[in-house]
Amino acid sequence: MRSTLATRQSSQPGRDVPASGTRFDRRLAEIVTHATAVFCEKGYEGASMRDLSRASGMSLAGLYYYFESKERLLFLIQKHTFATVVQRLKTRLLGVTDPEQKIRLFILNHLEYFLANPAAMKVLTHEDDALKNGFASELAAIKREYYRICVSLLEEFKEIHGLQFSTRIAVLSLFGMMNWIYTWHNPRIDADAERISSEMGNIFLRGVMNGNLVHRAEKTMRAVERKESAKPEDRSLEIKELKIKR
Amino acid sequence: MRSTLATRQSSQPGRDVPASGTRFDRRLAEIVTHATAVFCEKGYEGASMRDLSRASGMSLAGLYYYFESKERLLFLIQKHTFATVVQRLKTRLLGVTDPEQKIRLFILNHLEYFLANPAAMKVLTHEDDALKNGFASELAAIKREYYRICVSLLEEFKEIHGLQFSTRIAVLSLFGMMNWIYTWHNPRIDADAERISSEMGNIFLRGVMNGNLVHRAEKTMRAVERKESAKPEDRSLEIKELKIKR
DNA sequence: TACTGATCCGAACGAACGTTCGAATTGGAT
DNA sequence: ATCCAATTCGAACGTTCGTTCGGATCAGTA
Repeated sequence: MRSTLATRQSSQPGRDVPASGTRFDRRLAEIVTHATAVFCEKGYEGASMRDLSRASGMSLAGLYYYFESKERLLFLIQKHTFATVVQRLKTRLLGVTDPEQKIRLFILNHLEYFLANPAAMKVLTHEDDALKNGFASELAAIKREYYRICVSLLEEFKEIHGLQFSTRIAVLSLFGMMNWIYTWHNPRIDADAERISSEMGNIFLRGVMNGNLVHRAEKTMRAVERKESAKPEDRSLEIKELKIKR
Repeated sequence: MRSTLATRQSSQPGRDVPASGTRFDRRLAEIVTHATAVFCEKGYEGASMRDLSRASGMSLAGLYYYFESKERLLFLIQKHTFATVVQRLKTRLLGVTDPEQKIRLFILNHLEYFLANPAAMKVLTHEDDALKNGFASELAAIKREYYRICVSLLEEFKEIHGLQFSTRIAVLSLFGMMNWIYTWHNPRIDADAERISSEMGNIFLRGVMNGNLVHRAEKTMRAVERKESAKPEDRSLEIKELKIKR
């Protein structure tokens, strides 16, 4: 069904990784840029091909000369964005040896790209599970690699300082801190990437060190629970007050 | 256009907050539960009214007896979920005076509800900006109240310990840690809410304390930057290697 | 049993969806 | 100026979308 179009595109004479771009590549890049903005604003499902057509100034049919489906377009955006982030990270990590600085660099690299390319990064993080099957698994592979890098950096840090905590929860908490930024960052109000990276780095790194600055957590937690002895059973999703009022 | 249906619904004889539920309320709650699962799996835009019909075992037209539009259904789900979280938090906070424990309780309350109602909480956090105008602003009000509570808890903690950091970044980082959990938590693998709350609480609270366990961050950060003296300009979204290969 | 409002549904509406096709237009090499 | 491939488009395809409407069915009361 879509094989014919795929053939038409692969008839491009370029190499596998054209350095700067044929006419085809440049035009595709333009479309991808506009599409990224539209996906960012309306979401993948909420954005129609006609929206993309309008935004990019190209006819509806014309778009299909550059990609074979809406889903593949999303894939192109996500893969390129993610691959770029990972590639930049790897390069920059080569210049650092201190474990703490490696983690700080990881955060800085992530947030710098996030704030420099907010639309692309929102589409990457928000439309996380929008792709199916083959598309999804190829992206999952990149994501896993990125995750593993962070895990290994943190475990190095952990070993050197003789720390004890769940690496998984820590890493995923860090990703949460960083990725959530697309929901709140306002370039007119909030600090720049370097400053935010520094603050998040402080929270995360100090947080992960085993200090005795804070009282034992678990014990007091249970004390709180005891106070709620007659805790009503949590009836999950039951709605009690859905009266329509208007 | 939708006023007639609204009238039909408001003709329910119940009080503004019917304690346990008329027949109408119970049936609506069932539908909401099924709809939550569908919205969770396919996303708000990706889920069709026919999907909701199939999942709830009610005819397509029958659904409109209970709510006047798909958007209003999403609103009902989000509002009820969020209001419940806030209400439970307020009640539980009454039993705690220690500033640190208040923050730990905030985290515990959030994550407990999140892991007990993963579908509803995913819909609440993931479909954050799916609603328009009136619906959006009413939810924004609840969100703002929740945010403010967390800010005030943290500022109390900050003052008592004489700390210095950006409250805004800290609170939003905490929300990121907590809300991101819907993307990774696996009940068969990961710990329960109490355990995860404890770990996140440790990271956040230690992280927010001004220790000198970690070397000065900003200075080394600039050192990293100097190493990348010939940093290539970041051409935003430009695509360099979008060659289609298959 | 007959009545009445609450509840439910089959069928359809127009609009919008992703995608396709053949023809028109363009751009660069000859 | 001519030609061929690369690029673009108008128009339409069949499908699915959210929503509506009038009538059927149900449950509770008299």
